Amino acid sequence: MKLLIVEDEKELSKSIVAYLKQENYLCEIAPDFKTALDKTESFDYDCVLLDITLPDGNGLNVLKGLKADNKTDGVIIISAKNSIDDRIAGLNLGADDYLAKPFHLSELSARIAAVIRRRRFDGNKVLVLNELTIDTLAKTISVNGKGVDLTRKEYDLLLYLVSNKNRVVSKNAIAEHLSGDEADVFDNFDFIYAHMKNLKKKMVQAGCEDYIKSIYGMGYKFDI
Amino acid sequence: MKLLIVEDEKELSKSIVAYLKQENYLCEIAPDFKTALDKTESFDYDCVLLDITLPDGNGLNVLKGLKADNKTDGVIIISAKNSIDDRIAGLNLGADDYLAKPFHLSELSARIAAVIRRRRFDGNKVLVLNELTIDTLAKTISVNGKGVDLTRKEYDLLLYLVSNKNRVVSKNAIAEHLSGDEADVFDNFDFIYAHMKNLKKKMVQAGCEDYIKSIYGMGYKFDI
DNA sequence: TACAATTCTGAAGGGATTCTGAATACTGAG
DNA sequence: CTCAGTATTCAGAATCCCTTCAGAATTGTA
Repeated sequence: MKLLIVEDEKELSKSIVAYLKQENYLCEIAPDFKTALDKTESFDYDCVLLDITLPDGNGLNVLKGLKADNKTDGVIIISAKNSIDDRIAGLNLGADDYLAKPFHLSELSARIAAVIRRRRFDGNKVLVLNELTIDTLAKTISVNGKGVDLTRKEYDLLLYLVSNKNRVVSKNAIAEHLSGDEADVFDNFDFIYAHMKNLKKKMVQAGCEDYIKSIYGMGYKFDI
Repeated sequence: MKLLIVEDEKELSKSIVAYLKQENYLCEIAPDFKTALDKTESFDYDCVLLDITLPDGNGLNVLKGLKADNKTDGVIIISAKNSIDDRIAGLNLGADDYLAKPFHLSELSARIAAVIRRRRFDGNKVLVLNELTIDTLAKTISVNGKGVDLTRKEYDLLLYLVSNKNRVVSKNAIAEHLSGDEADVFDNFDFIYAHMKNLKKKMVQAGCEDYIKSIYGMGYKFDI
């Protein structure tokens, strides 16, 4: 899961990233609105944390732009302002949640999870795909009611494919999603093959149909 | 889809090509503006990545030339300069997008896809042509709602024909777009015949009308 | 902290799929 | 009919994917 943190206070954004990284999110930082718009224009984030009180403009405009573009990004406003007015203005413009500074990182994390669930999975905490059930809250999956133990990467991989179901996702995209930094992800996708194999093996062994199709030369597709 | 990367930093252009190749683009490199002009004069590119800060001149002139010739190429400027002025100058001259170094390759890829969609498909991510539907984002096609599996080349071929629908495209043009190999494409179109046959067969088998007409001595036309 | 267990990732080969050129057969224009 | 252009088939080449395995990295536990 990929997040964009729009925040100019370096200390704060750093500690947010440190915490959310623990929670297995991939984080990018935009220190100002211009950068934020650049990034959101060319990227889908699972959730954007938006401080609306940055020096270089009005965050509500960024929010408006984000929502107007019919993006799938969820938005959580974080702000020192905590007047009812601001809250209402933000939510009216389509923000998914509003969090007043200061806040606990655990609360932020919980809200992010909630927003992502709502947007990605129509609010369902549990995805049911025929015999396959994914509990995004517990981060567990089961086939025909019987639990299947996945490693973290396997789970991430599955969730990424499921959240793009019926779409071909390139190995570039998968690699980036799994490893976080795209520095040296050029020609070595061996680790994807390995995880893919292990994941598929576990699923099939558990009695799940093999929904993950390899599309030769293009990538993979969760076909359901 | 065919790209031209105008960039003198070998390391950068190499990693760009490595990444975009994975995303199924055909890439050519021009290390300077002279080569760039040579190439754009004789070939159509779906998108040109133009570093405007090369040693041998001003990239904005190349851009001007490209746009003046009424070419169909999209242009994305990449540049270390990130002043508002440069940005505006570039966009005023007809660039489709502007990307400041350093950038993530996935971001570049996303912008390329957006530019191509805008230029070739009126910005549509999903093309609906009677019973045939092409999802350019998911890279899938379906006939009457039922998915049809195409290989890479078949998909590229179909997309190229569709992006020129109701126009005759020469086999030279097709060969160029499919192989990217400028050298020896003038005498052997056998591979086109092969792909064409396989594509048509799959489409017809899926219940799609055979929109691809062979125009004797001219080329092919997606007739709809 | 140190140790053990698990998970991750890169390398190597073998296997599967797709690509493409050659050979051959067919079709349309003149 | 003739010839150039197009279609079909097929097999080798090229590319890509899968599997296995071992060492590295991470995580869990005492």
